[in-house]
Amino acid sequence: MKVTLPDGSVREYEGKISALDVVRDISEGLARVACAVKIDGEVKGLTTELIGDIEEFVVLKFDDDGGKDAYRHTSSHIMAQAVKRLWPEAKVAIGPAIENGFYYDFDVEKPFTPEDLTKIEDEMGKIIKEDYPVERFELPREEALKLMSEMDEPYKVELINDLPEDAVISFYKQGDFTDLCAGPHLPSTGKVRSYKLLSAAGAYWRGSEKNKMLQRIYGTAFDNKKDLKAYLNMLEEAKKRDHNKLGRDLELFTTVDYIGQGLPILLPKGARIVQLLQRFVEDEEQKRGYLLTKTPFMAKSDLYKISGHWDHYRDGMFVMGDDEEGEAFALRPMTCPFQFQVFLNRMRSYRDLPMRLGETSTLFRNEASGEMHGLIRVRQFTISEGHIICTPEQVEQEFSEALKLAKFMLETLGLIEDVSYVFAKWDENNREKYIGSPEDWENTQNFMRKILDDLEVDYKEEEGEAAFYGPKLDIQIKNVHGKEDTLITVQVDFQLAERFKMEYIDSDGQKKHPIVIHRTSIGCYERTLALLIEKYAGTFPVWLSPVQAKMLTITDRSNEYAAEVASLLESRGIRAEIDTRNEKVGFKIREARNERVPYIAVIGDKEIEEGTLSVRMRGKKEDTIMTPKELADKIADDVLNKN
RNA sequence: GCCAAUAUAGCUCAGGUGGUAGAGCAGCAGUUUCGUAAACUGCAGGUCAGCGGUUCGAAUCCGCUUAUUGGCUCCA
Repeated sequence: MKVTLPDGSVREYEGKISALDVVRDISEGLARVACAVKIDGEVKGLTTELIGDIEEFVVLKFDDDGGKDAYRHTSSHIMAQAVKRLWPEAKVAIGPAIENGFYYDFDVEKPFTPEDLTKIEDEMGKIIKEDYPVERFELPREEALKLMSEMDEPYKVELINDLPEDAVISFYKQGDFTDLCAGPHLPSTGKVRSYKLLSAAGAYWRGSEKNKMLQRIYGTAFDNKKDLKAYLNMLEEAKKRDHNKLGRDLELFTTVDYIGQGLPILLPKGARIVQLLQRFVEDEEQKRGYLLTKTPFMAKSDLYKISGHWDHYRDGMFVMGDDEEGEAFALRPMTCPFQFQVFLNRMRSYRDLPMRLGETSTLFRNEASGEMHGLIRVRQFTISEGHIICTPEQVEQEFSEALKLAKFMLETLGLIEDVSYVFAKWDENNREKYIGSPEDWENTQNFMRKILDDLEVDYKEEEGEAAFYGPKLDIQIKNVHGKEDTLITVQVDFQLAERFKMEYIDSDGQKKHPIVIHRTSIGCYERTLALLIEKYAGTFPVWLSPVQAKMLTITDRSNEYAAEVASLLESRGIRAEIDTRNEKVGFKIREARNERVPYIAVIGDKEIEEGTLSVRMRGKKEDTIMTPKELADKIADDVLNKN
């Protein structure tokens, strides 16, 4: 039997050998750190018995693709084994490796407490020390079902029943624990070096809220203590950047329990940032041919019946009144049907198209109570909303321009490197969620995919993520904890124009339905602010800093001077503050830094010539003697240059 | 909505097993007029998230509600 290694060398073996034997043959040191192997493109466990010649034999260490997963997957089995030892009546569900660790779901009487996690960790330590070999075996379906029934593992029985007819049903056994599992795994439990259980939480069996809620334990594992420590440290650091903490500390926003969930109060500094963003967006859109609209925050149910929201989105709306008893109104969850009325205001010609409508639009969505999170998920938010109404011939160009605008915004905010693109499609097996025929959907999706491909957007496709009226391009961003959210979306809609009887007279004199592009250029201001806080850890780019320059006085003798500088700066549109408090200047500097003020000047009290004072800028070692105007000029120059 | 944890002064946190609330910082007043990460003294600040129950007596025990956090589900 011949085994070809990545360097091209070929080794020959006789008889029964495992992947691990080959790895050992390469080097004992390598065998110690190997987690799995890739045999002709397939990731396998080290205990895999080798059959026939192998053209590509790659050893996977912890940091290689596949190696980490095997390592953490085994860690999750060790955890499950520990749980079964401590709570023999616990039923095991599934326990995969995930991006930064692993989890395992259990059906237990009582949810796990933090103390339970410690106990489980200790038990895991014993299992690792006992160093059980992890043995793989396969069973035919009947025997597999019999084994799992005997072990009284109903979730595993369900999983086996759902496996395709021809599936290989494999199990992994380590000591007193056997689990239905596709693998691959480490060769023995003793291989796991450092691990940590992070949290316990409820999770629905198979991810459906209709199913029982199981108890999930999240953990992580690394091949050395140092990396584990670094990872845990990173989690701590992420907490410090969390917009929900930092945004409150910096007095950007707050919440009040008697106002309610998902209804943040933007404090003056936070509101200032949003105002800056909003002005920037509105001006930029105007430059690009958008017409500003201002439409009502609510409408009668009639409007939503036309748009389809009444049937497809009612649970998500704040409805006032009962439309069976009389009139019902609802706060708007989207701007589309309102902005369409602008187009419908009079008869339109193809010459009016494309019509680009923009609006800084406040929306209301009755999110489920457990969903709200800081500024990321709220019940009232303001979005840079817009709809482009155009002809089929214009769609590609307009879509491209909308995407360009979005990218321009992301670049300006410094977020462009942090986003990924998702082409959100419908789910043809869940048709009640959507309006329109399967043909409509196929056509629109194919059309949109072509646009995306033409624009060379690096997207991944996801099913069931579309809006109820059409597919979307979602621009996704990860928050500081690695959780992904949609920041920006651009959608192509062939359906609502027809529902709203939107028409234009084409050059051939025929009435036609336009196509609508739903788009946002910067997303929701609240969410964008949240991501900016985390991106910059509160130290915003100068043009977005709520306070751009702060003058700190040493004694009362310099107060007047500082006030003059501040007023000169304000008159130039620079956001300046003075701190004349009777405190040590070091203390005032510390506070100004904590507030993330980009320009700090310490105003001395040495008057060399009349009308001047000694000033030292942050980071400088020397004083400069300046008039208020000279100092204001200097700060203004710096601030404007930084923009 | 579901599973859990948490809620004490503006902030960070103390207050075993029930006996009526405390510190540091911030705030205010005074002193100090000071040169790059915390000057000094004093004062004030609380329906212990809210409501209800048990009790002679509840921050503490029990129930409900609200909010926050971590997940699940859902979504911009």
